[in-house]
Amino acid sequence: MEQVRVRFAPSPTGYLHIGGARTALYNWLFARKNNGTFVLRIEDTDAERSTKESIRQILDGMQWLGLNWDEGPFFQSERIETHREAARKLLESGSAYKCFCTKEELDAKRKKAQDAKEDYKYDGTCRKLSEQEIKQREEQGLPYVVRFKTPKDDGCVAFDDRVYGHIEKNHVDIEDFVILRSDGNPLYLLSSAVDDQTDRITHVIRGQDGLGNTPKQILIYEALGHTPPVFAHMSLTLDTKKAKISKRKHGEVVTVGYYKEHGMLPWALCNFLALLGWSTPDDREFFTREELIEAFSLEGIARHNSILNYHPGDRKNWTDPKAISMNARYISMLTMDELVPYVREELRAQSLWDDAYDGDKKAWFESTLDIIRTRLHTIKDFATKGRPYFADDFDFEETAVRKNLKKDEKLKEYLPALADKLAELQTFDIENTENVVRAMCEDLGVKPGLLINAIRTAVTGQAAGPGLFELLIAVGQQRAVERLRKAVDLV
RNA sequence: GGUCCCAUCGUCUAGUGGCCUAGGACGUCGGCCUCUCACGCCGAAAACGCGGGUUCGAGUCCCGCUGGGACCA
Repeated sequence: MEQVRVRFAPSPTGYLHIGGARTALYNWLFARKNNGTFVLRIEDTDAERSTKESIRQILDGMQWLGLNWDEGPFFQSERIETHREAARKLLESGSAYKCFCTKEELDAKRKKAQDAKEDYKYDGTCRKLSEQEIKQREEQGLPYVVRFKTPKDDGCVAFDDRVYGHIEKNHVDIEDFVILRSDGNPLYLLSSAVDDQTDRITHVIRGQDGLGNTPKQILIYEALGHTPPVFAHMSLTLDTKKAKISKRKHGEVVTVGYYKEHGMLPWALCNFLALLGWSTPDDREFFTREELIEAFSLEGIARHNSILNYHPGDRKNWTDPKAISMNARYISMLTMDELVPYVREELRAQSLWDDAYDGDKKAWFESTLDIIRTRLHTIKDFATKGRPYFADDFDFEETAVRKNLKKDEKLKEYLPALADKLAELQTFDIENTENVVRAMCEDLGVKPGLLINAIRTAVTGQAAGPGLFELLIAVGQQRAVERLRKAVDLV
């Protein structure tokens, strides 16, 4: 069996798009599954729109996602000469011809066809030119494009798409398409086919928008004497109105960077993206890298497009709720060794990091993460909702203060008294703190909830959080006592 | 306009003629747990676009329609 070689070939005209990331992911998975080679090729022939910044964004995005490539990045712009050479070969072998028709002539013919409500296809005027006539025009210095000579018989181009199955396209429905512009620049169709030959690509896994071009590319392959690769077209990702998602229309939510900034774990994004248009018969949803590589197959790719369930303006959901939910699950499920690096990076960025968290305070740090993680959705949350555990300058939620501190004036007396009792504890552990609080409730004849909720808000500024006694241990005796005394002002 | 592709709960999907009184997940709602919130657990509402065939039997096969998408122009 031939070595599998696949590629991801983005145009560097913007940010790494989540649709592009999904294409890259499927290619990567297929390569890894088959011990193949994953090639990265930057299709930067549109010099006007291609930018260095964009290339950097794409490479960064792929690295962040963990989609490592084996060869490249290659740059299409450096291979234009090979594309021109291919056009020359096609010309020589009679598979292509020079077309001298002017834009005006073509426009007129098109308009005429449209007016007559007929389908317009290039009529092959220049295909019939004799060598004499061609020479004549060349001597006059007339500009020309190069067109591919599509077979004019009742046959068809057929191929077996690994996702869409057997596909046939009649020769008569394929016009003599342009492969080289009059300025000598190759068209995408030619460039990408030639590059795929150069890179010895065996499987082209790309968006369904490439399906229509495939017959033409197969024709190019064959005319150049190459065996076409296997094709697998994947469904597209659309918005809730079934339009293709784009940065222009939807903003940052379509970029990979946005997910990083919002505290998404890279693998959670991959896992989510993998499931957007791919599934296994057993309906499995969570996969480790190794498991996903093992489970992946081209045949599991959906034929229908899928929708990113994102509603702009939804304050609660900054992206598809399923993606957020998966991320939350990952945050809860990961081992500490897997989770800590992400939290460390975030806390560092927010100046909440203490190097002792990797040393003396490691045990404390990890157990603290462990008690707060089940209610956090993103890595960002460790620095926001988790702030009271790592710093003393946290905010008090207004609703929490109203609900838990201003609830009963007597808390003005209860809280300092509690602080005193907690301060006296020799061993500040769950059992002792709980005994102190509950005993005091009994003495005072108040419901435990009154004190417990008040303490939580006094110590963290929040109304919700971990069970109070583990929370107190995490915050620590001294800080807890200080915060309780300070909170009297808020009652 | 031409060519091609697609169509199951709001969303992601399972389903390849009988196991489907259509299953799972997210979201939504209700309950349990409980010091709050979350996790977890239990439960509810929620889908085969429409019309014809084929068949003893169709979500599953065929045709048409409708709808959506892509490519080319």
